[in-house]
Amino acid sequence: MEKPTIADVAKYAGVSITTVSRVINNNYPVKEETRQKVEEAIKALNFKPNYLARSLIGKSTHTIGVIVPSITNLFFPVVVKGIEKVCSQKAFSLFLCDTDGKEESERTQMQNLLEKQVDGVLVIDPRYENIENGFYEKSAKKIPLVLINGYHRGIRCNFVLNDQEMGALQALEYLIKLGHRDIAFLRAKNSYSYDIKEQIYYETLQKHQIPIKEENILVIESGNGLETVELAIQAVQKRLEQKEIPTAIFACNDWMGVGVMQAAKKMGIAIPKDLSVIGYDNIVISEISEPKLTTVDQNMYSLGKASAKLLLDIIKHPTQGFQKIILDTNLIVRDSCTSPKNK
Amino acid sequence: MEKPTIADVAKYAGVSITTVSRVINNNYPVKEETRQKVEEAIKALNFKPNYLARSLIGKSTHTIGVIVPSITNLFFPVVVKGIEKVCSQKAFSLFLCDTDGKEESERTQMQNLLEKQVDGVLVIDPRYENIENGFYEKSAKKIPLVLINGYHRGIRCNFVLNDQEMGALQALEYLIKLGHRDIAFLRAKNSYSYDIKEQIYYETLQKHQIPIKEENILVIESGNGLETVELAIQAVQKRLEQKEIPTAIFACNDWMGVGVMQAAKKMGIAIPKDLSVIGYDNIVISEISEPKLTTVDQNMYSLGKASAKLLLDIIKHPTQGFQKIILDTNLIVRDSCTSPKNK
DNA sequence: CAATTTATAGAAAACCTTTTCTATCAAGGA
DNA sequence: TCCTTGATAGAAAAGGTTTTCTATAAATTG
Repeated sequence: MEKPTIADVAKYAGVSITTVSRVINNNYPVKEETRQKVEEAIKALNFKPNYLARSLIGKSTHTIGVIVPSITNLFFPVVVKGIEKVCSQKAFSLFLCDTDGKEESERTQMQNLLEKQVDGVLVIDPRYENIENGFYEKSAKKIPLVLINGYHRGIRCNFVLNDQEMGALQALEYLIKLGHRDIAFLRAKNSYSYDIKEQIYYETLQKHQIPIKEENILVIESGNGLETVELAIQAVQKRLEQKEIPTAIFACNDWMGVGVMQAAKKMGIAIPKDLSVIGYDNIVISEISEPKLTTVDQNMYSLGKASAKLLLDIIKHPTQGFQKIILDTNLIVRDSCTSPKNK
Repeated sequence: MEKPTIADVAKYAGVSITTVSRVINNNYPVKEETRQKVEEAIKALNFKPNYLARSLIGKSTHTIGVIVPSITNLFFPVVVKGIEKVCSQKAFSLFLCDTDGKEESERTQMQNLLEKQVDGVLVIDPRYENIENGFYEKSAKKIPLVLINGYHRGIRCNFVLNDQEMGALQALEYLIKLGHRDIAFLRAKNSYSYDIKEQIYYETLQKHQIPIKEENILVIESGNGLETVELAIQAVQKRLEQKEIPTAIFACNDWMGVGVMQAAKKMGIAIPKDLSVIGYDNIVISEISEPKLTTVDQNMYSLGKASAKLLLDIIKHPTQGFQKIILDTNLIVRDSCTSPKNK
């Protein structure tokens, strides 16, 4: 027989469709005897309720969408795993959407998810433009939505963030405590999180009365993965060819950190003896590199879990207002930093 | 107004529901004039057909499921990306299921996907047990199914595979051509793909009349990512403490390859001068390591794309028989191998 | 000109549930 | 005894489509 329906079960058990539904959903009193008959029938026919029919009438599909810039980035899979964990626990399924980091694709993927009638959407690293232009504020009115690691002041939406300010502060204060007073800053263009770090860079140096040198701000194009390493190598090499070189470099992510180390190695500059390097993100390559890269951990896995929990909570209790959750960061001290030789 | 339905469109356009449906699906002649009226109505009301209702009646949900052992593994996201690419092109959505490598979870996830009525399922690195015990053979009868990088002779199912035999052969022949005659083999337990490589190891050495030493077969527990590196370091260190050490090591994946290099470094053994290392998989860490790891590329991205294409093809033309597609591998020569000092 | 075909479009059934409304029977209260 | 209440269960509507079946008018055929 093809898939049995609730009607088959009803006939088999000698009761009405309604009664079977009530047994399944356990939302109405049914006499114990009847319940047993129905349950036997369900087992005998191996009946499984049709998800589509159920969702069509009820409001929920028990499905959420995750929009991610690129699943091959080392960073995002960990977040996704955290999300998956929470969702599978609560029997939610997960649509994965990869945007290749494209602003427009983010919007079309959102549209797709709405058409698939997901119960909620998570966006990892949303494009700044889409937050700023109100796209996500509008979307949040249509569907439970949580933005992960993207933020814009004044936008009414749910956010879960790593504390970029804290992380940058931890990295810089660490270098300064080691005695560094000539610290370069390496970032890529067009990133809100790097803007924050740059801001903290200025503030922290100022606070410690360390003069800021223009040539210590290194900006590269944004690429991903190995691209970034290459771009960083070039930029850092250029900088290290100058007469006075910094004693430390704060790289905005670990790829760049690896790039710094490779550039230094090429030029015969020893790390950490001649140059300290600190990265950001604590992705797996920071543990593989030689020497192992000191970095700031964002705890991606928790980020994913917290976001998913928030989303499912919103789905369950739709009335509450918007939340902004900020997770703290941890300095991971490894082998790429030391005190400068001549203070 | 709440979401407009096809009935709203019909009323607005002054036609019947049937006609609207026909315009949308373009599967029945409609007078040009009428068609235009309907199209205007659709635009005016911003009508989008309800996916659930559509799927309930039609046979297709335009959704597939992907079961993956762990999305945080460096290996799998690339495959998933390839799958995503093909699917989004054909307007298919993608359920992501992570099993944490658990045999049982693989089965329950499959069950979930069946209940969500996906049109097909892809399984990356299926557990050997589930292939062997017939679980997937049975599943293939219920739903279009493609197994990626897992195989068992005699099982009636669709497979897409990397040519493990070719890859292992490429690695070993390369080492032998460099002049190595004392080659160790490093693998983890319980993996079909490592079984194949071990088999090729024996055959190839035999072919070249190289004696096989028992102490050159190193077997570690299976872990993932950094765990594997640690386990490899321990095993390799133990081996390198012996009197006679091999001139080369073939590691079954890049994590192990990195482990070999780190073990050697700890013991003051220079790579590649004193010991050549070759890895497998060409994951990103092989390009980050110092020196860069020579390895075998499996072209994960193509693997994902080929699998998705096959699956969508099967979904469209359900009558065809089972296929086994084998993709070739490429030796990626980097800096971790050279000729042995004293042949 | 009658009969048949063709083009077009609507009514209603089907897909499989959930939920509201209605019905039955027994027990309890006046 | 009659009415109300409570427990249980069925009939039917609703959810939004697609598809089959039927209907009408116009066009073609003999």
